[in-house]
Amino acid sequence: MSKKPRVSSAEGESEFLASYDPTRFERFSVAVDVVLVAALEGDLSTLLVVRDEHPYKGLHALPGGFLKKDETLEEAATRVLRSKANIAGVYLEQLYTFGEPRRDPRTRVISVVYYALVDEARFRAAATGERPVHSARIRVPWEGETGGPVKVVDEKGRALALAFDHADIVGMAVKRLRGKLDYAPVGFQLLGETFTLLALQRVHETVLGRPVNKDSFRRRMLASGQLEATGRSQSGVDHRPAELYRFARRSAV
Amino acid sequence: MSKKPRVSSAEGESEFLASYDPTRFERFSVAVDVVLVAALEGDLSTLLVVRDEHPYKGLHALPGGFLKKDETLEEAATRVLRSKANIAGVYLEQLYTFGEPRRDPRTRVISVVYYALVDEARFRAAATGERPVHSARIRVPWEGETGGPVKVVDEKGRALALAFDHADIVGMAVKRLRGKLDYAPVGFQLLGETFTLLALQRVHETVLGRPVNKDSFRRRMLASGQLEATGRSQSGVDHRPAELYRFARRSAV
DNA sequence: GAAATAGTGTCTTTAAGACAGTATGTG
DNA sequence: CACATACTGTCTTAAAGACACTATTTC
Repeated sequence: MSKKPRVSSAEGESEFLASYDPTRFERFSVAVDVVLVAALEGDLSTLLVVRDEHPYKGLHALPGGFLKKDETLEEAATRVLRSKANIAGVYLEQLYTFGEPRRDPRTRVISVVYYALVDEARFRAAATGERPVHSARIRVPWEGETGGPVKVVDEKGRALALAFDHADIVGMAVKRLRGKLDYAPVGFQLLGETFTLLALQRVHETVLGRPVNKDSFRRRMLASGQLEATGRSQSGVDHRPAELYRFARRSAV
Repeated sequence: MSKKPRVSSAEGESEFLASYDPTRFERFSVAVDVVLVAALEGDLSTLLVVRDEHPYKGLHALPGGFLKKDETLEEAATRVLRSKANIAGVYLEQLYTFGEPRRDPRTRVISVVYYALVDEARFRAAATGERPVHSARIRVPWEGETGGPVKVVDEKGRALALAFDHADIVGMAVKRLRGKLDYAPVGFQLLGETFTLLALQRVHETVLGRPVNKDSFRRRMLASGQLEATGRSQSGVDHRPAELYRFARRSAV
């Protein structure tokens, strides 16, 4: 009836698929790396592992692993986080895919990177197991959302050398985080169940790398409808205790 | 001297690399797809090709191709755009990587997607060659930055079926575009060399899918420092002609 | 001169920033 | 009571939105 191409994937498709040769095109190693981020004492921190194999043996690297045959990218990221940092149940988001031909000296590796945000308690728990994982403080040598690689130092302030292009990767995670801060619940994910407004402000300042105005920050947060007062207050501080809030999961609108 | 692991990738690394077996881990097909976006008569549009091979033979798909051994991801995107749409010299940005195990029935394919923005003239030129490429209008069934798949229709308003997960991919491109609109030069890239303020406003409205306030839009744009008056005016319109502006490449600050 | 959009000037509303002043806990 | 931070109220400033009015072109 019509000379237009049929919207049909029927005829011949099953035969085509049965005889398809997957090696017809070049195939590549695909890795998944995870930037696990927390806010610690005014610094953004991330979790690193020490490489015990070549290449870059002895240097620090993001936890990562090769993608397996039947898992999704996000499942791979979840697996990496669980096996290397014993962390589960966190919100993961895809960051970027790195694929420079010589970024890995072994062979061409395409690395799909995810990032996750956790509160300080969970981060410290992950960093203090017997696993060879370490907490590293991120030093951002640029302002705003300029972007670029970052430096990392250990808890004693000593510079750590990062394997592969991982300094660029962490830099991109910081850039993304800064960009999402004012329209996504980034701050809440970096805090525990309940928190004071000042704690939330400090987390924002840590992410942004600059101070924010206290008055308008409070007003903006309280007006956003994302905060829910718990009725309880801080205790054990040497000044008037602040109200504790929790993140209001977008309930009624 | 020290018991700490050496920051050394020296001893044994060259031997390790020489004997490294790249097939030690699963390898995957890696594809690069490109969402070429333009603003046409109030609709966002994208360029599609008709698949002449299984799978999804006869359906519309984003221009794409398999990554080659020694090219970067961005080079692959550039190559796809040149070979399938005869478009070169446009700004490309990585969008997202799609890797669901069964998204391609042939074999597991990890697809790194880029998007590019072009003005109407270049888009029409690309869509009207002899190549089997088609202009498709994007219909966004959600508001703001909600996200989700989109529908596409041809120039006569008929719905087009998209191959693979390409409806999700185009949806993500729209979402990203909306998010970047107020802090990146998205609007300028969708226009030609010079343009009126109303044209720029219409492009913003097309991307956002909603009207914007004319007064504050003008003020904001003129105050942004990104616009440069040309001193020339529109011609051939049946009303008072407007001043033509051009995008001020961030010169002196 | 009618029609249509360009462009200017001003008023109102809203959010951000600044800051004074009061509140409430610990030592 | 000193100190430290929490919280409230108000003033100023800047940006967004609304709208009236004038300008300039084609038909």
